[in-house]
Amino acid sequence: MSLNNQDLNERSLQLLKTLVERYIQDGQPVGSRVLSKDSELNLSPATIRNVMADLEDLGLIHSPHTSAGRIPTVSGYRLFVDSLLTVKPLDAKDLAHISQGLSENIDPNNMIGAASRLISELTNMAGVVTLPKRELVYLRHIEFLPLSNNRILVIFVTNEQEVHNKVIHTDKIFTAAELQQAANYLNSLYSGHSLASVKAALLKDLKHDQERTNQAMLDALKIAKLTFESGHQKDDYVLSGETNLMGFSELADRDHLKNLFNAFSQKRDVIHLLDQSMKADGVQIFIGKESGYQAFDQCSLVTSSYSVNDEIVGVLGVIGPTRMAYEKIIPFVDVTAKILGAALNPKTTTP
Amino acid sequence: MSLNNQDLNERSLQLLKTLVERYIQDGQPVGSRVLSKDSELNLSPATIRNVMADLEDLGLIHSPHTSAGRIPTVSGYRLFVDSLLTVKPLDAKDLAHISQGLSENIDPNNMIGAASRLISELTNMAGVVTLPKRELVYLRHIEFLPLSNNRILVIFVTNEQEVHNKVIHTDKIFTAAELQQAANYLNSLYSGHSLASVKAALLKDLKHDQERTNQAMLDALKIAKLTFESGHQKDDYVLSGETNLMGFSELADRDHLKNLFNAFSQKRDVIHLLDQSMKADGVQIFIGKESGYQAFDQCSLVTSSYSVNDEIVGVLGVIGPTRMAYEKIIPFVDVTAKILGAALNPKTTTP
DNA sequence: ATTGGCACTCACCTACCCAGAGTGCTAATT
DNA sequence: AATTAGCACTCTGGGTAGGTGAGTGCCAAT
Repeated sequence: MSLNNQDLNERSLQLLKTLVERYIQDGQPVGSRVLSKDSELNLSPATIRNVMADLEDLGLIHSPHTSAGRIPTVSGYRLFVDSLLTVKPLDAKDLAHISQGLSENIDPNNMIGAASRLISELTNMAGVVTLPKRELVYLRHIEFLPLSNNRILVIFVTNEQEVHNKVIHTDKIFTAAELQQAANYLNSLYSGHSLASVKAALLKDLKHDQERTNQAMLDALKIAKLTFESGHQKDDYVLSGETNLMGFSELADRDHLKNLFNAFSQKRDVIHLLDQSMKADGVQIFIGKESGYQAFDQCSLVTSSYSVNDEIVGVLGVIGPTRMAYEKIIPFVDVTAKILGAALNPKTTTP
Repeated sequence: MSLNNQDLNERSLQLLKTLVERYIQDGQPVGSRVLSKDSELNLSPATIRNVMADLEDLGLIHSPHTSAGRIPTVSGYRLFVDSLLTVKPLDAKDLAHISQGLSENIDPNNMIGAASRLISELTNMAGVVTLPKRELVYLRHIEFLPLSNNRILVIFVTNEQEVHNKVIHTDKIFTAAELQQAANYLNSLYSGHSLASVKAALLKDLKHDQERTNQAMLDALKIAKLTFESGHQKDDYVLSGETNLMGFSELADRDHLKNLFNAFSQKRDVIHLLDQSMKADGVQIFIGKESGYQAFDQCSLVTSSYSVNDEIVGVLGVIGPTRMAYEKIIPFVDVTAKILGAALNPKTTTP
């Protein structure tokens, strides 16, 4: 499986490149004749056929049947994307659209949706954007309301104006006044801190102050611990333009579509995939089966993480057929991620 | 277009009924021979052919081509559903599933999602449930947080534990303390009242107390007015099992699916349709083109409004192909709506 | 090493036929 | 007068056959 330079000389790579480009362009298997004309190598079809046979042996291309041209395999795409691709700078008009679509808008929740829609509209494929990770986010305000049966409704605001809520269960029953007091205490203590540091501080405070703090404060800390301790971050994303995918003939058959849209509405697989791209920064690409999820067999996913204050907080990406114009999509995703990150940057700089 | 009894005697109706039933059962155009065997009328195919010709003249059935059987038209389905249908009582197992799925669950937002999923799973079609209308709902708690540039983040809780938030713009700049005071005032004034009555009271109070109230209270009322005055109720629904619809051959072609799923994600048309059924109580049915939306040409929609405290607060329904088992779906939707309404009933009765 | 030539394969399109299902009409039957 | 049997007719769908064009692999010539 290892590809060394002996197997792949300059010429073969050049031919693979034009083959992939050509196939992406018009979706037909590429034969030796077109390739001979398309490439600037001035080789006869016969020669090209020999090279193609080699490329096929290496698993980079294959033909759907004997008398058809060749189409790239996943490895072929991979090699193309990794080393052969000449990315085109982003279209100025698109750039304008993006920065316009992601600037005026103020509400960060709308912002994510706007980004997703923008991506799908400008690429004519599906756009996906994860909600910003909450750990990397500042606590602004917290509030408790009593419910029946030892349950408490927690409302907390992060990052200026993102509202979250959650129901927690406590051993003890608290009155509205007690909860009010607890909230005041916690607000004075933690408001303005990042959630991560709040969590850390909570653990420390609970441990250290076990004896010396008064009961009310201890209770407040315990409630806060319940609030932030687990599963509250349900990873989620906003998907747009899924229907664009129905237009691509390679995805059009019923079962494929059904699997794909099932995956979209169950969200789990998509989240896993996006989580993977969260780790790296820069653009990541999953081609066809590389994703490991059957539903995305015929799809490629081009993602980039986006950051606020130099911390990765989310991922955005394009989902489309494997045969997509990577040289345009890659810079597009890259730039959009950067603009989105900038747009989400809390305006703490304004005095 | 008017159908009187001269045109449609008992026998024709009986035949129409079995024809529709048969077509719903196996999706094939129904010919005179099968109909002759299927109906208990003991008529020869020839006779039946005559009757069918009449039914076709009346626009109740039509044949896709000369040598095929007949299939019901929209009017045919309509007549069938309105006067010929013999509804089957709901399957006991389904009933158990429904009441189980909609009882334990506590969080009302989850409840709507659960109902939607339940519907899609038990019918193998798409389920849709609107979120309960907010006007018919009680205000529990309100809270303001200042944002930059004269903007205020409003958080309010209705019905025990439903959290809503909204950003409003004010002329004047308020401090956090002022907002806290305003919230306290409003909570003491309106907590426990229905949103509708809060709105009414607000207008009245603003008018009457113009002079005699102090400035802080007036400000509080003004902020509240901004909060509740407009567009805050974005009608929304939870849709599940859309992918089930891809399985039906009558909806399977690409363009149809695309239109349909576009309509789902734009939501507008679906909301309009559901709004219509909101007005009546009991089960409502839109067959094929009756909906008036092209995307739903090949679909039927069976809906029922659901009520809390005898007030209609939302709608739930099944979206599927026109050829669906109405005799089962209708009672199913009916019962589910009732159970959902009961499950949403605020537990004010428990002391 | 490259190329022209050539036999071969395969998908795809068209034409065609045939069977089956179902119809409408007419004449016979009840 | 209503019902039915009979019959000619229509249309779909499946199956077969032939032809075309694109493309290949291989061999021998350059």
